[in-house]
Amino acid sequence: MHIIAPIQHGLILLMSVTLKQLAGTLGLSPTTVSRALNGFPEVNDATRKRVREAAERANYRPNTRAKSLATGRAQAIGHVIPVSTSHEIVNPVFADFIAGAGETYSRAGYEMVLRVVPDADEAQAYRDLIARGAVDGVMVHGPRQQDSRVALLGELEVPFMFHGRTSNIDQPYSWLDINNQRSFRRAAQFLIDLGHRRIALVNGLEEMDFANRRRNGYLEALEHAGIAVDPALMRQAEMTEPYGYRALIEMRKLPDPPTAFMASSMIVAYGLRRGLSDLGLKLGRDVSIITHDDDLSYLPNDGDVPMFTATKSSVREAGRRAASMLLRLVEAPASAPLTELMETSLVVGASTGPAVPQESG
Amino acid sequence: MHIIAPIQHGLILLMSVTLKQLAGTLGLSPTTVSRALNGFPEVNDATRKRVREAAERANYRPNTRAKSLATGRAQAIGHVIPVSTSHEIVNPVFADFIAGAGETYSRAGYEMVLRVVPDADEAQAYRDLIARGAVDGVMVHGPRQQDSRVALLGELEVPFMFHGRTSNIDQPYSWLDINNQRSFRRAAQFLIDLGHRRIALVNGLEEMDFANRRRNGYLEALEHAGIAVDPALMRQAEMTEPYGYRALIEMRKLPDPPTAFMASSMIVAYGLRRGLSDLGLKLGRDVSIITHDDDLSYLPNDGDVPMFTATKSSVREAGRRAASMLLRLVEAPASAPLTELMETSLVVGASTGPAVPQESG
DNA sequence: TGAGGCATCCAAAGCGGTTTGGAAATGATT
DNA sequence: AATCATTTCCAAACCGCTTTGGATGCCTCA
Repeated sequence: MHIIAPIQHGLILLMSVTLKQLAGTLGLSPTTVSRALNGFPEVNDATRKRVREAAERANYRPNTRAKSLATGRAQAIGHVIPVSTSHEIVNPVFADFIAGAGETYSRAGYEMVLRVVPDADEAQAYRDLIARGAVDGVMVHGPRQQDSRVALLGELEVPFMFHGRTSNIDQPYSWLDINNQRSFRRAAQFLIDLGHRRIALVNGLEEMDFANRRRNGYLEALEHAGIAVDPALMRQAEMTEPYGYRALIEMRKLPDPPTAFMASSMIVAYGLRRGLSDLGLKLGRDVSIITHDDDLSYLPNDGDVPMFTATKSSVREAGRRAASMLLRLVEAPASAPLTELMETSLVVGASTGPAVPQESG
Repeated sequence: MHIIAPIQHGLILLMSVTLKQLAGTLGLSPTTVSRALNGFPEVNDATRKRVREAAERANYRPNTRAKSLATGRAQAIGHVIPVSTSHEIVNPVFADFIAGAGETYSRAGYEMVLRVVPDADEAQAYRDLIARGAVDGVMVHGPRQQDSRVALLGELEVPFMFHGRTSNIDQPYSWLDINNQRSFRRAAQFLIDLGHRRIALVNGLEEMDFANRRRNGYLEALEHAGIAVDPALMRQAEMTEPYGYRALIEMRKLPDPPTAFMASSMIVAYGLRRGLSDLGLKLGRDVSIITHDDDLSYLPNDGDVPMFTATKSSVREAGRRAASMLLRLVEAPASAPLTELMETSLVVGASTGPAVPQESG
């Protein structure tokens, strides 16, 4: 149901039915139609029914822009995705997180607006999004250990939510995170309990807050067990498969090689596994691996006995929850900082086993 | 620069500077300020300068909703991401494609609005997005062999763009695709030239148009070489690592096993490689693999000699191009269907070599 | 000197909704 | 029968911007 409406400078635009038109055909005022559709009490039931049916028939939808101009609420949430020009990685967990968040937004009648910007322009993107009134709140991705975005967004006085946390900030803010530290402490402890003493950590970039916390958990477990920390067993980089592969090959060449590896992502674990296999070592018998598993749908790690022992937490579910927290914040800004720390579950798979004595190199 | 403005029903909202306020402090009319900022000629250079500086100082940004209400253009593009409830896969190429498209939108001053909906509600999502005037155009993801969305969007009279194509449609529409058929024909031909006669195809779901075209290319090459098609060597499924692994293990058990495999994605190729390695076979010597490589940043396949021989095409670049085609369509709807067929490049890596005679099972 | 042309600016009318502040009709109450 | 409360509806203002259609003042030129 479209009509052709000439607009001001002579352009011809295709427009959907408007409230006014709908009111016109019904012989009612726009006021009444608006109230009928929005469930206000001061309208006759019969009238309301008539209006609803007409709206249905005409496939009427209120114009979002007009509506939010009038109400002052954008009914939209902003996500700013910085793409760094230095390391061109598009974080694969974004997709699942966004899918989860998007489900929540859709159900709640919110739009999701995405801005993909060079990371140098990120702050500007937030400012712009907010100054233009394009969104009611923003979600923050990929927090660093030290992240200036808490201060920035606090200043902009907009509801915001971090997926993950940042360190060295006293100012309270809202976040949803997994318990990275506890998760990796526990995983390391699990390996220690199996008799491993040489445990490698193949981590993500340590400027990322999650990586830092995982390392802390790892270090805690070692310390608790009285195992000396060996920097040669700790790596951090962009989490790719070849990175995992190289880490394994190179570390296994050490005089006193690790018997167990902890990986920060499934992709890295794939690389480790390939390295093992190239060295003729058997996963879970000769060498153990525990990986973090974000439960990405295209990297399944399930079955009766999952391939990898893993600290598992669905990033998609995190997206759902973070989104609904943010919506709560938007609808009641007073409700101050909201935080949630999700625990991961340690899923025991086929990739771990007791430490075997190594012939010394 | 914020002011506290009381709004109608007593809520207190934080608002940015408005045109009217800016005009007020400058002692000018909103008209003049608007024109000064939008570069209209009928304003004194000195005045324009004064206005620009004041706007800068006040961090003024025109309210998007008001602006687009007035102009009738949303300055936004919609992406609908269907998440099927049956197979819960969030396609990993979405992320890179969207990153690419997003870059283009940002530069052009367009917003990207994402709707994540259960696939049953997809049509409704398009209708809704358009009826509400929330977007000026839409991008269509993951086309099937038979896709009703061409008809739907044509009916809705909105500029739209397919990432990929659909088959069995006579109606013209705009799309950007890679030459899947030629790509896989060429890859298969490459393997045939190396002496392979038993070539497996480990494909994506065949309801997806890309998978269908790849199969056609594969079949063409076989036929051209007079090689009989063996259904036992053709698989289609959601593209995960375990799927690749199982395909390899099971097919290698066949009486007359394939000496080469073609994979529809890097992830599947990872699975194939693992299978090989478990069977003690050497990649590129005992068995060859060619995979399609979307050039995802976290699945790198480069270096002097890439790990995999691959048909390579950056899906991120596809996103950039598709987006700019869509914007062209939005800005000049008359410019009818725009199409682009990107060729992939066949990158020769370490995963292919001459066929070796197999001991018959 | 007066008409015409320019350069600058502005008031007001939209865009498509929501919300305020009545008004008219109906029913209940005294 | 007059008063008052309810119910049901509507006119008009407003959200923040753009655009139309002047208005004003100054300069130029016949």
